[in-house]
Amino acid sequence: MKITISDIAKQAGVSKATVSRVLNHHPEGVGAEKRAQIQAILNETGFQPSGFARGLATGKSHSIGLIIPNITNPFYPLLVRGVEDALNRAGYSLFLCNSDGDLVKEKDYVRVLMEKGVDGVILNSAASDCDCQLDLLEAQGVPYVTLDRIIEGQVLHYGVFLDNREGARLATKYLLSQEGCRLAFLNGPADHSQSKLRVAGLDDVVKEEGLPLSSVRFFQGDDSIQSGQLLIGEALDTWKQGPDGIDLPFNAVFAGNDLMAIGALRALKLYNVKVPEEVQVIGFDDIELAQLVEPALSTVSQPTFEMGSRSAELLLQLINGKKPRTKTVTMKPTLVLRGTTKNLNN
Amino acid sequence: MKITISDIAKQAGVSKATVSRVLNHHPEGVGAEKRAQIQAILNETGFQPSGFARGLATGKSHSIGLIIPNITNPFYPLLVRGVEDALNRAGYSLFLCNSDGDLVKEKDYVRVLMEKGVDGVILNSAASDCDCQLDLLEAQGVPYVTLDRIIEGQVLHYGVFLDNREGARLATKYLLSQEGCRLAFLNGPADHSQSKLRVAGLDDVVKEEGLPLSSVRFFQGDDSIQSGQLLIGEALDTWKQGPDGIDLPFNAVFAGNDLMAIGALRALKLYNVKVPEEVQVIGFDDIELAQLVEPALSTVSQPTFEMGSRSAELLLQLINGKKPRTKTVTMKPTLVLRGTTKNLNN
DNA sequence: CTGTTAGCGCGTTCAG
DNA sequence: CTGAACGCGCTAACAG
Repeated sequence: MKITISDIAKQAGVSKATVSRVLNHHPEGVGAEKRAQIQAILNETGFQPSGFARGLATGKSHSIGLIIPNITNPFYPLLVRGVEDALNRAGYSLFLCNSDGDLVKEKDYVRVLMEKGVDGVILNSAASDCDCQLDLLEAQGVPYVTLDRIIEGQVLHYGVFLDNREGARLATKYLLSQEGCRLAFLNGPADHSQSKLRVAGLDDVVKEEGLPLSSVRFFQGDDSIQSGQLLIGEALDTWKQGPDGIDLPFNAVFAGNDLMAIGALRALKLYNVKVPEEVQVIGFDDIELAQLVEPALSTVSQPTFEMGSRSAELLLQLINGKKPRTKTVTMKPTLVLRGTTKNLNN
Repeated sequence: MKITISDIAKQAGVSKATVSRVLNHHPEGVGAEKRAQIQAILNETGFQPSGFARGLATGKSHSIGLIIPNITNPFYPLLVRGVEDALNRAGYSLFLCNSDGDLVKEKDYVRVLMEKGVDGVILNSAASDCDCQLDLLEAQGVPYVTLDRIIEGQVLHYGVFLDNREGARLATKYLLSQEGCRLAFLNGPADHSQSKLRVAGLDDVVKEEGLPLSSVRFFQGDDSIQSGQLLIGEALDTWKQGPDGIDLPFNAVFAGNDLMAIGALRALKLYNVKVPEEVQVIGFDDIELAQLVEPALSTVSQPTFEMGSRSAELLLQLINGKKPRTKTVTMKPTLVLRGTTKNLNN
């Protein structure tokens, strides 16, 4: 049988209340001697309070939920680690949920998490056009933070984001400012807020440079290696079948994530197109893999780990009733030039 | 204020017990009409029972804890996903803990998890020579399963493992059976059970083939790309500084994991050694990355996802009081030949 | 078939 | 400074 607080109380010859007070480090209410004595017994017995009982009494669980699409996507491990580290530092535990970008699953997870009594949730939501998952949270007053993806709705939620527009700007500026650049823009799913922001960034640059919109060709991928390879492969294929001596359909690729960029790289290699001499490629995210492919992938780097830890810290603030000055924190991406770009100005 | 079971009871004009019965789908004890009516109210109100109260009353949380070294290591995401999928299917939630291979952290996590009232834990422990983490679990009778690493101790625990010995056998047999093979064996941390089993597998093959032990050179890495690159790089360096015309110190590398193998590949490339012509390389694990490097890495593949889900299923059985026939399930590795081996017999 | 009752283990008033 | 008593929300015996 598990040892309870009354066992301790009996053993120390005091009441449960007194034990509870030293257990929770309440500064007042217990004499120094008694406190020390009880503490000793606590240590000896290795007493562990019941989270259930404590939760029932206090309404807090010291656990939070994190919902992401899929830990198997190489972007997420670092993010998750950032979250876990920050939480652990603060004495919180983490429920991990993989939603597969499925709104129904996402909602189910939210419901389950609330039943478990989580003190808050961090949501990297699948869609950006529905906030029904959030209604549940909102209804019960459970604090939450959105991560990386903006969920459109009436209210602006607390969240931490990457400045995707700026990221796209950095990459496309680099590419389009080069003489005679014909860009292939390989974007992610259209309903993701990130994708939308990236085309905005691209538009910025196109206008700045006074370019015709025909100078960029759009492709719609799904953030997977396969889609990148397929799309670029197809484009290359129709080109190859055309009359000889004709130019490549593009000489630069900007992909919405590194996975698609790597897919593009593969297609390029299959068609014996030289990178970066004939076609330059820039990805997005800067996952670990980007440094490991050959040639190493130039990419828009985001501080993934920090985004995770910042979101956890933001949530912790909300949980502790502090109103953070700003509802959202926006992190800045940087352009990392490696082997898939010509790196002229270095 | 949160809505409780008595609110429902009042609203339906019945007692809490009755509501509880339909809530938990107890087949008996409630008439069909009343059941339907109560169910309706439950749905309308979107009532969510309190996990705390339920846990306190039943002693179960429907949550389990998973302790791994580091989700950031590319081996783990798939494993974790396997666990999560199996758990989710069974209505369980997952606490994720990163121990960094630190025994103290590991123990702390076990303690915290027990406080949270987890119904069981899956432990991918750092060390194989201490089972003090398990004492805590054992003392409270919390079911647990060890994963991938054998923890030495008096008792044999429930667990799922890969047959590392067989894996090493497959790889080294392939390499050493080739005429004039001089093998570099780049093993992981010596205190990991896997490492020990792999040298056993190697020994098997050396004996079988009647080879002198001098035909294999041992290196001690730490499972990181860096260590693989460093170790093989150093070996190559001393060779290069020697008299001209001398043979390479080895013509085959077997690494304890893919990361080190990839490190080795990098070193080899730096020294302009041709793979697989001059040196063949085989890794271990078959992480996604293995297919993406150039040339694609030949490796000993393990069913990582299945190992995760099997361990979760095993734990679930224990939780449900079923005594599985076998305490351990051992999964079989396969040799996947890709671009870093000569693949002669195909 | 249904309601009543008694805990589950802890935090927290409120008296003393 | 300390203890007694109540309540958190739910389940599980036990009556009826």
